[in-house]
Amino acid sequence: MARPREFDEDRVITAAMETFWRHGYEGTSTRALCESTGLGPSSLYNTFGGKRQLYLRALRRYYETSTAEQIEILRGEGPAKQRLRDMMVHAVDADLDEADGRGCFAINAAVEIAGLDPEVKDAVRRNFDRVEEELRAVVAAGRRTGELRSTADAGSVARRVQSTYYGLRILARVQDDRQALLDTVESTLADL
Amino acid sequence: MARPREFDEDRVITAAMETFWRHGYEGTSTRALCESTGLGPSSLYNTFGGKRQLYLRALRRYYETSTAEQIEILRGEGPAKQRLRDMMVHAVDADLDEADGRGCFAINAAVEIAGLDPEVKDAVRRNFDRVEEELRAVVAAGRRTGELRSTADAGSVARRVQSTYYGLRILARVQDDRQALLDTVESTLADL
DNA sequence: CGGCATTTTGTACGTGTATTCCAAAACCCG
DNA sequence: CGGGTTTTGGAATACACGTACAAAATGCCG
Repeated sequence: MARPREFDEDRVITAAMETFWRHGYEGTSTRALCESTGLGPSSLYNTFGGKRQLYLRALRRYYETSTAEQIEILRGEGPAKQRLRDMMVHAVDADLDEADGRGCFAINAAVEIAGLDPEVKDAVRRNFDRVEEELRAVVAAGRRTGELRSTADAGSVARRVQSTYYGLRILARVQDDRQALLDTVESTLADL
Repeated sequence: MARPREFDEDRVITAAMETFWRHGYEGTSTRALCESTGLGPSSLYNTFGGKRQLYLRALRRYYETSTAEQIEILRGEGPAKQRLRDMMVHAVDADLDEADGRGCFAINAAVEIAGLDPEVKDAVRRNFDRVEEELRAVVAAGRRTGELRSTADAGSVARRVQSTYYGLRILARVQDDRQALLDTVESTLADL
């Protein structure tokens, strides 16, 4: 019937995600996308519709990979505090170790475009809401076992952890002192 | 001696700051800068050296105005917790009330360019360090009066508050639920 | 009141942008 | 193996980008 695609759509989206992640939306040119994906501009446009839509796909892919990984850590087997620690230490190390500071794609999207593009805002909110949900489950579990002593509403404790976590990732963009960041993690966990 | 400037340099930087703040570095064109400042492209280039240097000036101006305001709140007269609350509520309201979500310029800069431009990274870190310093002073004061019961190192408590605060500002980019954000503030303060 | 120093202004530059178009190529099915 | 359909590569579009430059405009000093 027709000529078949010469590329794997998933690989293309992953490559586009890496590029957007590193350089942001405005900082990424269609040319850069073509180079990183290996596609010509016409294939990109025919398949995905354009830069903006590809960005949205990339954001969804981030959710399916990195955020999913994060959620898996939160659903681990150890004590609640250890799972929260794992999540935060993992993020700090990722932010500091990577040669080019790309941080968290969802946060980057929230800062760069959520204010301008409602669809991006929605996608990021869904991502954040999902993380909050998982954090609430961890807090609830830790409280059931008596590990966490805080008596406040599990939801607001979860949001507090989430805020601290996202804030840490912001600080890690300009702060190279790993120990200071880890101290903040421990200080947070100690008071739960 | 010479033809005098027809513009006020301070006003130009303030206007440029507003534009960069709203649209980011890559999202701001020289043309947009010309329109918002009222200057021609050559005047901009002659006076400030170019887009990048103007951005750095804008970042410094943000420090001198918004961050200075924030520090003034922290140096207020009330109890320590109230001062911390004021800072956070102030930020939440600013983030939610503004028609166009522009957030905190320093955070935006950290996310968008700190990874690519060492000078920007330094400027943002100085800003963040300054805030941390002030937070530490508030924590220390609160502890002296017995208002804060946490016994951990004042520095790590301060960094924890700072993380939560920056994280809140990220959440506020996609989350319109003011009460949820304020709950997080109260939950944070309650455990200090 | 003329000349000098300096800013301003408008414009031109070359490059890069996002996007579109089209002819040629590749495939599957009959 | 040919016809229908999609993909592909690359050129073409129209415009925006950051920057540079020459010429006009201005105020002060002598």
